[in-house]
Amino acid sequence: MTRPAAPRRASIADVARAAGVSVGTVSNVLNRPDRVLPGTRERVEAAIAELSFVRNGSARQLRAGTITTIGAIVLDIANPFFTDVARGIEERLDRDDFTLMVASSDDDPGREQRYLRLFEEHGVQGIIVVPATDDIEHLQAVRRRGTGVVLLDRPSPDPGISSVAVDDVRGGELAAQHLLEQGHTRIAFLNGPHTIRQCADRHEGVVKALAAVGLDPEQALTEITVTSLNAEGGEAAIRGLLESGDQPTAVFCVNDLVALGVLRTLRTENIAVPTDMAVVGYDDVAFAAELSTPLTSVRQPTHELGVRAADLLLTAPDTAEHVMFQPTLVVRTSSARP
Amino acid sequence: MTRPAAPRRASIADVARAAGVSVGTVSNVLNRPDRVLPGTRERVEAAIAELSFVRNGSARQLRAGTITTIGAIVLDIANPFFTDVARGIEERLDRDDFTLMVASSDDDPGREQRYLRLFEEHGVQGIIVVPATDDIEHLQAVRRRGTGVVLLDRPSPDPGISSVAVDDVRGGELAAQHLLEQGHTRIAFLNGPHTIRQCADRHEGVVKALAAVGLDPEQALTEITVTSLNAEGGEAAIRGLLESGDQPTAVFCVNDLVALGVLRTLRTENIAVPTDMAVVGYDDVAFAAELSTPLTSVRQPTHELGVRAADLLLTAPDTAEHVMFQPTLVVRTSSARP
DNA sequence: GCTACATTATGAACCGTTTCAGGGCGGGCA
DNA sequence: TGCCCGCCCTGAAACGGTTCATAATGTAGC
Repeated sequence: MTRPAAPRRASIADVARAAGVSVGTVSNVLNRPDRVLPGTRERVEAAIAELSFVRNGSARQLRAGTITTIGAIVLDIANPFFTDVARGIEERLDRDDFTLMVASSDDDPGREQRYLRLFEEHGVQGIIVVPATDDIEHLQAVRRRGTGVVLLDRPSPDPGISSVAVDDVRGGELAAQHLLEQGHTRIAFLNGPHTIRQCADRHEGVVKALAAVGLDPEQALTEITVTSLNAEGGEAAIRGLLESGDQPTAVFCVNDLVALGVLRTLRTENIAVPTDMAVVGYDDVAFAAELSTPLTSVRQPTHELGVRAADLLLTAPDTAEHVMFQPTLVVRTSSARP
Repeated sequence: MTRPAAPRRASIADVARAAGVSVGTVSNVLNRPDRVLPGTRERVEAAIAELSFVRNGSARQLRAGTITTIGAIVLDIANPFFTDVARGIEERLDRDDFTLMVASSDDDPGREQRYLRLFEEHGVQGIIVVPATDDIEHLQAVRRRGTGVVLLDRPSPDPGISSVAVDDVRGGELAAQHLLEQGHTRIAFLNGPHTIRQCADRHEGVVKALAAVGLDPEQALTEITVTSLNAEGGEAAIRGLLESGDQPTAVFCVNDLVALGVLRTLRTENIAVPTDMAVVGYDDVAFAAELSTPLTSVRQPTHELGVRAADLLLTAPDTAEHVMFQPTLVVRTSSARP
């Protein structure tokens, strides 16, 4: 089945010719139908249907300048945390008849740049981005050129750029404090690379909690870097840890997907949770409470995060605001005292 | 912090003026740098940096015509099934340096249309769509106008439109067969509306399995329509069922999120799974195996689905192909014989 | 020294819209 | 009757790039 030799899409001029009117009139039918006599309008509409005319968005935008779309760049589209945030964004945008385009950078600064450029070149009203690196120079540049930018899930180091984040230092602290209270003194932290700010912050929080009770992080904490922040990554990391012979009594995971991989592995290795090993996750995703060992997790207000980020872009595109939400700890079986 | 009175973004003409060359030369630096003398190129590049010039994507596309982006419209961006598919699409596109934009229709035909138009007007190379309705007239129209269309997760009723799907009739049949083999003769099916083809098909499969063992669907099957296909929807549906007094011994859920809601509710209501009630889900998402009662589920090759859909768009945009994958049943505790 | 040709830069045409000044026309009012 | 006004419609300019025929310049060959 070959395409019928793509005969160039019909343009407004074709429609005008077919309807026996001028291009201006066709444009009016499209944009201000009330300014056109019903009879004329019908003829134009018939021609549009006849030629199956579709507006050329590029030309339209080139001339008109505006577009009611905003873009979001997240780290991993398969992570429930980000998709929950995306739902929040969508919900808010819907109220203003804006549309959302989501792209996933996969932690790759190159991909982030590519999508950033794509969005900017196409003139979106604003971009909500979870930066893949600590360096936001390129984001500041985008902002300077006039496109709205909101940093998501990470406090802005630049007061001129808005951000909507959750206190990750506090999140790390909450988790560690809790584990310490349960009597653990040897904790493994399956964390992402510190180039991701959230990871660095959570680590800082953990260290803070240890210091508060007089523990030396060098002794009490083993940090393991998980390369892919999903179940497979968690599985690989915990296996590495088990094989190393280093045996902490608790594992704190940088997100619930990683924790899922850990739980899965511990079960196949017959290591009982929480008796032999306590586990704490992060994000409190929907399924955390329903796991074979219900997972203790740090909850973030994901939906709110998205709503707020979209709100900043829509209502105050020229103002920079910094919103910081507080995480809470949801304690479940996976970290009960042995 | 007000924006510095948005002084109109620099255009290629501004760059040309600043560099003392013609617009054609600037365009060449941008697109065929090898055709420009190194000295000239450097001057132009300096001017670009100086003015922080960003190409206007609309103008570029208007004239040049092509764009290496494809769009995907899924039913629910928060459903792991769709995001797993999206990862597959991304992976394939990456190989050809294409970019993916994802939008979520939320089961709403109006939103689907909106995004479809947005994508088409902006001239994407192709659109991968999970149709929200049975009527694909509007998709056929898009295809006729020359944009590639691939139906995802739903066999194409039109041989001219490609599709990549999983046999949903078979999926429903597998689940029902299994429950029948476990001795259940009263089954509840928490299904989505039949306007969603997948739901209608799975229902057909269930009926087929019942008929094969001589059971009357009128007697053996209670179908309940879940309005939102997530954990909350599942929770509401199963509560409704429990209150109705109608007591089947098994529940088949249209996806794992719904099943999650069901498991959660049954636990709070102290109904033991699988002893008092067997549960089967659909999609076999990552966490299905790790739930408090590991969930029996119908597995679909999500990643492959995405890769294949993208592949069709990239390698044979003018050919229609119909790919049908087969689902498999993964049996776990939630449906063990009482 | 002249021609032929390669290399680099130019500038205008063009893509398909929106927008806006202006033209034709009929009706209301003095 | 003449004038003004409002309503519809027209046609061309403008948006910001890419592309291509052409010009200008340098280089090689005879």
